[in-house]
Amino acid sequence: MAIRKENSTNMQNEKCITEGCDLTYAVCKIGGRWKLLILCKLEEGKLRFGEIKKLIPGVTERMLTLQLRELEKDGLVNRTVYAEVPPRVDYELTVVAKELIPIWSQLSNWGKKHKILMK
Amino acid sequence: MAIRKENSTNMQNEKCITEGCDLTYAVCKIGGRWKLLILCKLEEGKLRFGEIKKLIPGVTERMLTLQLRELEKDGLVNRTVYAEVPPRVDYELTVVAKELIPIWSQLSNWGKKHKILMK
DNA sequence: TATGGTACTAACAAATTTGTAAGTAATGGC
DNA sequence: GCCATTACTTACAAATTTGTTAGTACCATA
Repeated sequence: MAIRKENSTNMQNEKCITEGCDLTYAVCKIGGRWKLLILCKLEEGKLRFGEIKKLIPGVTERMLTLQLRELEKDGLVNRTVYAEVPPRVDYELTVVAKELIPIWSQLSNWGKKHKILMK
Repeated sequence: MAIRKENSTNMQNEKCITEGCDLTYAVCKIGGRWKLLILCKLEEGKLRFGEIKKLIPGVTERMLTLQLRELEKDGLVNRTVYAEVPPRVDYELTVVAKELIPIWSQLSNWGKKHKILMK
C-alpha cells in the first residue's frame, strides 16, 4: 500500500512464504480490506470509480484508489481511462479474476456456514 | 493479535464488511501471515507444536502461538493439552476446517497459474 | 543440585495497513 | 471569469500486525 521496506523480515517472510505456498500467494492477492468487495461488485460488469464508491458504503476515495491500483497491478482488474473532462475511468475484471468466481462462491458459502456455526 | 480497539473506524469497518460479505468474512478467518501454512501442515493429521514449528521455517514461537490461538478461537483447529512434563500439546483440523480443503486446493491451483502468468 | 526438554508468555520495537482531511486538474456551461 | 464535476493525490496520523529478545513452569534424569 504504502511503500514496503525491501529487506524487512516481514517482507522477506512474505516473499518466502508466497514463493513456496501457492495458496498463501493466492490469498495475499485478494487479502486487502476492500478487495473482495470490489471484485464482487465488478462481477456483473464494468463500473466507474464513482459507481464502485457508491456501492461500497464506508470506503474512502483513498482506500478505493489504493485497492484498485493493487488489483490492477496484480492483474485482477483492467482500468480504462477515457480522455474526457470531467474524467471517466472504468474498471472490469480480467480473465484471471473471472476464473476466481466459482471458487469464491464456494468460499462464500463456507463463510456463511461458518458464521452461523460460530454464533 | 494484539488487542484491537473496539471502536476504531478500522474495527467498525471490518465488522461491517464481514457482516455483509460472507466471502470477506471467510478470507479474514484464514488471512494471517502463517495461518494457511499451518492449516496445510495439519491436513495430514495431528501435529505437536514443535513439529509444526519445524515444518515451517521462519515462524517464531510467538507468531506460531498467536496464529494457532486465533485458529482455535475461530474453530479451525482443535488444541489438546496432555498433562505431562515436559508439556505436550497437539493440534488438528476441525470438521469445518476440513471442509475448506477442497476449496483451498482450487485456490492453490489458481494461485499457481496466476503466479506463472504474472512473470 | 544442575540440566534439558517443551510449549509457551511478556515487554517492547518495527513494519505495514488503514483512515482523515484537504487539495488538484481540466473543461464545459453559466 | 466562476463553478461544478470526476477521479484522483498528498501529507499526516492512528491502528494493527509482525518480529525480537528474553524469560517462565514443570519434573525427570544425570
